[in-house]
This record gives sequence, structure tokens and C-alpha cells, in this order.
Amino acid sequence: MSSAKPFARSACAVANSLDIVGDKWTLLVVRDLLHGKNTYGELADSPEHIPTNILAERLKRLEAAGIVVGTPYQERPVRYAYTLTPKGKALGDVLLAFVRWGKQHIPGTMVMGQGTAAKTAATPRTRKTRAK
Amino acid sequence: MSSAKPFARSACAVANSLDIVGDKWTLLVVRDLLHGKNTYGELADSPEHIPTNILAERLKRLEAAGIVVGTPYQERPVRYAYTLTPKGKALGDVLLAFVRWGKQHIPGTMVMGQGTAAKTAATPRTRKTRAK
DNA sequence: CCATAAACTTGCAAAATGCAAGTTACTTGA
DNA sequence: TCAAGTAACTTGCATTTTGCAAGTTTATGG
Repeated sequence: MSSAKPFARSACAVANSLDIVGDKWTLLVVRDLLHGKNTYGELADSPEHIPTNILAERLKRLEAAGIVVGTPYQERPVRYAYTLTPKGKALGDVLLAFVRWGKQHIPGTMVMGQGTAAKTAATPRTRKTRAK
Repeated sequence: MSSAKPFARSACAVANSLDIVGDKWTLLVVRDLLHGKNTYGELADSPEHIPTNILAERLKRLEAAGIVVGTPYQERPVRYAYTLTPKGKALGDVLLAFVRWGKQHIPGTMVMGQGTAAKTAATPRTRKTRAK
């Protein structure tokens, strides 16, 4: 029997997915790669302005996870173009689910690069919170 | 025109979704609520063992975000039963996308509560991408 | 009266994040 | 030749978030 703990937290597919892409930045990098960006500079220039040290670390982690591959597009100095593997491209479905949820439930949000004509969530009137 | 900055990072639906649920724990809480758990204790007992201070903080944030509502199920001491709002239930699609991705791409993961018979990702034998 | 329990809260230590500045290895224009 | 620019990182450090353990509050059962 295998006694070694195979998973960090549990065998749940959601938990293990979150161990890879469960933070504020990783899926934004994947989003940009899906949109055709592929150099460090292009990724760093996105509207959310990811800190450069975080970007570098995330690219390493995504590469280690088999989601991204970096292929040199020039020698001297060597520069890498980052692209998604099939595993990475498959995250498109997750991104799509987030887009749909965000557009329906977070007023004003939209899919970048589609202008204001895109359907967004209506601003709710009131919302009350329980008193302490 | 509105001059106040409406979004923390950008107007992207993905970025704003991640500002709410983009961490290692939040979607696991939502997963459990979708699976019918609703007390603090039930949520704390999940296999991932969320630290109790994190659980308390996440429940507050989810309530503030309109994803969860806490209704008292007893007074003295007052205890809350947490349930998902429609906005919260709608995250089921995101969870489902994560489940599909995890099962296909993270070997050994599965949907909790479905036993080992559930389809999981094959340990990468040499498998070529099948024709669709 | 005492042990147990659920639901939080508090106190840190450790890790992750974010900002700015520095470094490396070139390319380009004067 | 030499200064300036540029892409891609790296480093330092202050702030924030996480995680573990222990404590608190209100109540119940023996």
C-alpha cells in the first residue's frame, strides 16, 4: 500500500487545482497567455500590473506544473517566449466560468478587449449586513 | 463621467472574481456549502482542515460579498447556519470547471464523496491526444 | 460542580506579497 | 567608443496574510 501522502491537502480535484492556481495572480497570467501574449514584458504590461518578482515566480511555478513552457526565441541574451501546454489551454474553461460569473454578479466587470457593449451585471440597489 | 476608481485592479471580470475568491480556501468553503454543509463546525471538519481563524474571516468576506448569508438557528448563544445566495450558488459552474480540469490533469484527484470509482486523470502513460 | 462542546477570537511566528531599485546582457544612436 | 536604452529578471525590505495553538464564551449532560 502506498503510505506516502500523495496530496498536499486532500484528493479533491478542486483543492488540488487551487494548490496550483489558487491565488490572485496565476489565472491572470494564464488569461494573458490565452490571449496571445507571450513575453515577460507583455505579461508585465497587463492592466493589473503584476509585480515583476511575482510574475517571475509564477512563470516558474506554472512551468514546473506543466501548464506553461518557455521556449527561447533568441540567443545572446537568451529570451523566452512563454506558451500554454494543452494542460494550460484547458484552463480556458475555468477562465470562461469566471468570466460568466463575474459578468453576471460583479457590476461593471467585462471581458477585456470587448468594449463597454458587453453585457455586465446591473448594480444592485441595497444590501444589508447582519448587525453585530 | 465617473472619476473614482471603481475596481481594485481592472474592470476584467476574471480579475474582479479573483479579488473575491482568488485564494486557496474560499472556493473550498463554497464547495462545502454547495454540498449541504452549513455550520461552522461542519465547514471546519472538511478534509483540508481550514484554520479556524481563516474560516471565520472567509465567512465574513463571503457575507460581505453577497455570496453567503448567515441565519441564526439558535439564540443564546446565537449560532448561524451559513447558506449560499444565488450569487454563491452560481459559483457552482466555476467549481465544476475546476473539477473537470483537475480530474483530467492532476493524476489521482477526484470529486469528493464519489469514491475511487470516479473517473480520475490517468497517470500519464504514453497517451496521445485522442481525436475528437 | 465539572467535563464537554460548538463557535469563534487572539497571539504570534512564518510565509507570501508588493514596491522600488539594482543587475545582466545586449542594441542602437552620436 | 561610449552613453543611453531595453528586456528580463533579481534583490531588499516593509507590509500583509497565513497557519498553528491556545483561549474565550455560552450552554448542556452527568
